[in-house]
Amino acid sequence: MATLSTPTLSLPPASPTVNNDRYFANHPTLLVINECISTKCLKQVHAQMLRSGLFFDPFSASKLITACALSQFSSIDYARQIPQIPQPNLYTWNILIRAHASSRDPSQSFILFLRMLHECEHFPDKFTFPFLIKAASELQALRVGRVFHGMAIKASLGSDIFVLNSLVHFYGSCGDLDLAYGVFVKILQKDVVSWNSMITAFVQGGCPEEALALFRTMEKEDVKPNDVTMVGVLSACSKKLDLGFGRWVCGYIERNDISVNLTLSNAMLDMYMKCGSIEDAKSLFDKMPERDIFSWTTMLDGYAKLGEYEEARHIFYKMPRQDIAAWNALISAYEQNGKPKEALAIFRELQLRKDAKPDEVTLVCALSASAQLGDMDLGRWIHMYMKKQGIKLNCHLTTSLIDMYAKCGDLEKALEVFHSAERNDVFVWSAMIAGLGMHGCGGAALDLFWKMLEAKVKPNAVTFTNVLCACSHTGLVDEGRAIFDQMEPVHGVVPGDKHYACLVDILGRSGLVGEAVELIKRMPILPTASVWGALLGACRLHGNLEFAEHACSRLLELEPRNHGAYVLLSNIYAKTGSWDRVSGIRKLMRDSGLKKEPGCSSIAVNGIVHEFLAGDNSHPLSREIYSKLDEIAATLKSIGYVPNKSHLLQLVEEEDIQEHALSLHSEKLAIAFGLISMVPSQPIRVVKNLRVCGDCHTVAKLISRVYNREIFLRDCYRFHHFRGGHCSCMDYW
DNA sequence: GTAGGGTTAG
Repeated sequence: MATLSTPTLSLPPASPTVNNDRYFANHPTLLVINECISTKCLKQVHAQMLRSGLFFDPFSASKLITACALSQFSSIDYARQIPQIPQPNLYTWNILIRAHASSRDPSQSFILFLRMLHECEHFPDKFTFPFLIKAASELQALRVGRVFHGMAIKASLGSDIFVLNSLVHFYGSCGDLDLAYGVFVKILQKDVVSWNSMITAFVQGGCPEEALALFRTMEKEDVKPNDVTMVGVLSACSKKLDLGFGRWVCGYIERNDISVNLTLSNAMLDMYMKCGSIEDAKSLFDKMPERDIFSWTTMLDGYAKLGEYEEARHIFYKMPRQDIAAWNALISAYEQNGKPKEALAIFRELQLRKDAKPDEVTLVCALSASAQLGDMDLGRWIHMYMKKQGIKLNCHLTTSLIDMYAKCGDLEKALEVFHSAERNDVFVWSAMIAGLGMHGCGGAALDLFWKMLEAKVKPNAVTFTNVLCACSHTGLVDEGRAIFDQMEPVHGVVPGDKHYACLVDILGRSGLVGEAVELIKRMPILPTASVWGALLGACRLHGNLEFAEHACSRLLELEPRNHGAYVLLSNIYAKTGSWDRVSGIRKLMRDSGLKKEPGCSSIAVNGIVHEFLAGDNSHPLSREIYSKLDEIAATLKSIGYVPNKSHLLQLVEEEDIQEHALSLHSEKLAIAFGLISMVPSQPIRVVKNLRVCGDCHTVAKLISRVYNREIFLRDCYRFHHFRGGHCSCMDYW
């Protein structure tokens, strides 16, 4: 380690200027700067420089500040406290702008730039702009960056390759691929960095196909790719889940003698893992001469996402340090694999640790897990935690908060978050549209969609799925059809299978089964299981046997073990009185060992999530719950309620068909538990994994009136908000 | 004496 035992400096008699650089550059104190490994060390150097007067030389002072700003141990806060360098020249300004551009607060670069314009007569040069544009990229500050772009052109730097490449990267990181590509195609003499910047922009902008196409063009134009190119290309393979091409790329790297550094090895690891080849990843990992935190996290994430939790945890404990990315990899894997309880258990474990602190990604995952469970208390707690910690809402967090509040049943709060957000991107708008849709506010969802277009936010495939879903939940047939027809010609979004499924659902549900069938026939892509499923659902609703059999056999070709398809078909036969066929299907299901996914409802009371299966009596308060159910049955009977047994057939197994089957449905148990364990002012919030059955729907409506309780019931498809004997779905579901 | 592009977690 460097020490400060250097002799006190004696300054030359004249005031130091940059002309003496060589003198200072060779000076021991300045050499010591690069050896510093802590803020304390830099502070000592600073003190020494003040004592010696060396700090008053602009070059030396900027060396110190650069070291502070760029150092691993991040003492940019200290750098900012350092008083202004006397008489900085253009070089010094550039260095300072650069230092801040890659710091935690890149906006300081802009402030320095403004000061530079005021305080020195120099105009920014070809070095200044790449640094400024870099800061704008870090902040995704599209408007500021565009101003720099304009200024660079005015300064006759509009064709400088460094400025142009920075701009390609900048527009790409702002997510505006059109602008990035616009700059890229105008670069007359593209170098490898130009190509790399554009390939990376495509990959990160979610267009791996375009990235790979560009790589091929690059090859055709005889530009030799380097390691950075290959990182981008491998990343595109990961996104496409194309193991075959990924393996080809690894061979290409070898054949073309592209130097394989740690970053490139990590990109290979990531490709193997994302494409599902644990063996290739493991053998590469074992062979790697050097590994960093990325290598470990990539392996950890790969195992966890593929459901190999034991191996993932093994790596987690084995890796040199568990940073927040490692925790996030575990939490997100559980959350994305539909294991929200496990995700939250790790989140709680993390909170007890001092060596890692939840960040935005952690909170996004934790919010999403709360949303899956419908655990509003936890969701609210996380929201409070964010406020207390002073964590600013970014678009990811805003989206997750809206999603959480909507899925936990508090649409008002979701709207509040939406309206108070500083900046809303396409995901935030889409989440709010989805929220309104699932609560049966189709009209409001459409209004929001029009507002989004007015705000010049470009809708994507997810937006359209959500808009069409909203139409389906509210029966907005004409609107849904019109929006679907505009998707490609007006908005440039090619309808995918989900959009077709939504439109089939909209048409079929409203009774236009024939039109839905015509739509499927006209589809330019092969109809998927969700498309046939939507048609089958419509046939069930309208007892349309003609198309039901066809839809069912197509669906079962694609998903031979789709239990719901058999049940739906048997329901249709039951509805039309074809009991022979019903028992035929039941037999087929028994013989093939197909089991229905058990119905499960959960309710969070005082921070504890209680789960109920159909006919469950494992709850400690089971006796009380069942006696409450008896009381409910008697009360409802006294006001003329008759159980609707046709719903028995909906998704109930044969053996469930008995007198009490209806009162044993999991959602009824959860609601009864809510009634006995929560104060009357608290709404009852229940989450069910399947669709709510018709009888339970009727019962919930009556309970909301007779017991004067608000009930929020979320099924796997949408929300039912029961109040005063009515449901928000207006019985259209 | 300063430049531009890259890998993990949403």
